Amino acid sequence: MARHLITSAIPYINGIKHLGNLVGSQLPADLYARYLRARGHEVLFLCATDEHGTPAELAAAKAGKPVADYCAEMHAVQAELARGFRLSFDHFGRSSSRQNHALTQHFAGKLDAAGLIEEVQEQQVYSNADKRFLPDRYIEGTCPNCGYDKARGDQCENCTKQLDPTDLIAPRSAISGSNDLEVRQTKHLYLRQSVLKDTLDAWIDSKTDWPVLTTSIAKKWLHDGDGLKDRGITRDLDWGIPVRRGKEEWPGMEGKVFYVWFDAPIEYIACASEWSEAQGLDASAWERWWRTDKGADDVRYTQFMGKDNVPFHTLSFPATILGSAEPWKLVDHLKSFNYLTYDGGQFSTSQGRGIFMDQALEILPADYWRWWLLSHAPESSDAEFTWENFQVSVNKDLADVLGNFVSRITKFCRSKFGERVPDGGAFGPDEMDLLHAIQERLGRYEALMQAIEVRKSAQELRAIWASGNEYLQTVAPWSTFKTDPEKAAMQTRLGLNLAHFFGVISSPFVPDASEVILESFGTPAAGWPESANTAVDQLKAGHAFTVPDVLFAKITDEQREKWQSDFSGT
RNA sequence: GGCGUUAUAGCUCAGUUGGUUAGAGCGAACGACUCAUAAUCGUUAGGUCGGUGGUUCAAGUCCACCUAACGCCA
Repeated sequence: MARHLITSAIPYINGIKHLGNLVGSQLPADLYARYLRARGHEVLFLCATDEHGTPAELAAAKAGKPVADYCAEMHAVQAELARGFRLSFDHFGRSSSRQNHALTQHFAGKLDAAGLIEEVQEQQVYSNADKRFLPDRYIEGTCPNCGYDKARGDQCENCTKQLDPTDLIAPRSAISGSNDLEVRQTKHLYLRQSVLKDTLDAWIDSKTDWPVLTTSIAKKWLHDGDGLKDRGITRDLDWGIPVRRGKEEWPGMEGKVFYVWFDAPIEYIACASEWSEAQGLDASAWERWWRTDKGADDVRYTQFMGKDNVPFHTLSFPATILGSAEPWKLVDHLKSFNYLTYDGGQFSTSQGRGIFMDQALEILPADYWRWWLLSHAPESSDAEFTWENFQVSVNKDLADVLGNFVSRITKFCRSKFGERVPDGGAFGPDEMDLLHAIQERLGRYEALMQAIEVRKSAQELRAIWASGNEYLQTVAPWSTFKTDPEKAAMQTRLGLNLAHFFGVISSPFVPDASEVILESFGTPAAGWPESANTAVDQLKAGHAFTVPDVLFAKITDEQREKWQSDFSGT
């Protein structure tokens, strides 16, 4: 059995994420992790919060808290929401961890030794009032092109012209509004990614099974204009990982920290170390996942992310790893997603537009969101969330097709045979047809899940649920019972086994409902079926069960209308 | 402005390397069943595959141009 390392893009610490963020990385990663575990694979599924950088500092200041405290609190909040959505991380780490500090500094040292770090003198805007250097986007002023008075230092949002902070007329700090700004000399480290361009290009070319979204973005960055550009990896900030060359000081870089995009992906590795520490294991426990010289050769590493994160994962992070010349594991498969839009527009954190993770869980259980989001995952293009579609999909798929099936067969059995799997009868042509159909669908479902075809997997799973209803409708045990109780017993026994089977194979999508189904049959640890034949022979005659409560209550029109207006944004 | 992605039935989407009458789910109409959360099952209707031109014996599927939406531009 292969071992699988799975990481989800790490969410930024600054606030609660919306459903678009969730479906773009953490949720599909969880689906895949749960599936592989269910199939008996050894899985290490990691995620963390991305905690460094200016936005975190500003959010902390706004909350009136020290940035470290703020991050610790928000980490706890995000961890709780992850649990709420049943995200089955083996560890949910923090990019501010001791391990990440050490590892980030280690990589910088190795890259420098390999001649891949360049020291560059640059001019940057410094705010005397804020006592800090200002990133381009935190400088506001009047656009020289269109006269818009809230243009940012990197771009004018009104006329979309690319700008340099020094282009702005009457520049001011976006943080304090102060116009007491000056341009200062400062020194920064650049990662010479351009040196690795051909290596990265060849590596990307070898990945023929990646989504086009992934490779097209990577290729574009590699070949656009002058090709892959070097990137600054340091910043003049307080909050971050101090610039060091391994364990040594880095003369001339005192008081500076690594830029967040450099240390964030390294947290994928550091997180494994945090995991082994939390588990009370020694270093070899995590190194066998990450070091190809220490046992990670048989690991298959899959990353999940939204499309905005693709450049970092296809180019910058691989450049860091390859450039270190150390035997770190590179990503094998990279699954990227487009955006989820909300009633015709974008989700927006700043405008409070859309649905956020905490709000979602306040109105409905995780399974509802998991099902809708995964069955509508933005794989081939952006996907739109609408309340009407959500209501219809959830009611039909979960309540009618799956939930009602479990309900109808367990209640039928209870009324005719009692709460035990009935004995007697033998399979006939109808049953053979059903088994044949299910065997085929199960095989397709497994192949699609293996290939991380999220939407198609959901479709296939739904079709399997529907086959249960088709079967009952065809053989009609309620009629058979009147003339041939033995045969009705066989049909009912098969129906109950189908419900049990659905419970097992649905767990990656709807883990809570799956658990309820299996508990009602008293088989919480039921394993993945080897075939349709064994799947429908798990519950033997005489096996006791209880009728579960309604698995999925329907969303009413009143609820939908209320939520629609509650979440319309302002 | 440059680049990229997308554009297929009312809605959400599938359509492998170009090859017989373009598919699914939802919604709609009709019918069946009555065990079940008025749930389920079946049948039917519905598309000149964004537009124009081209390559080919043959194009939704390749090429060019155009249009629209979305995104990225370090």
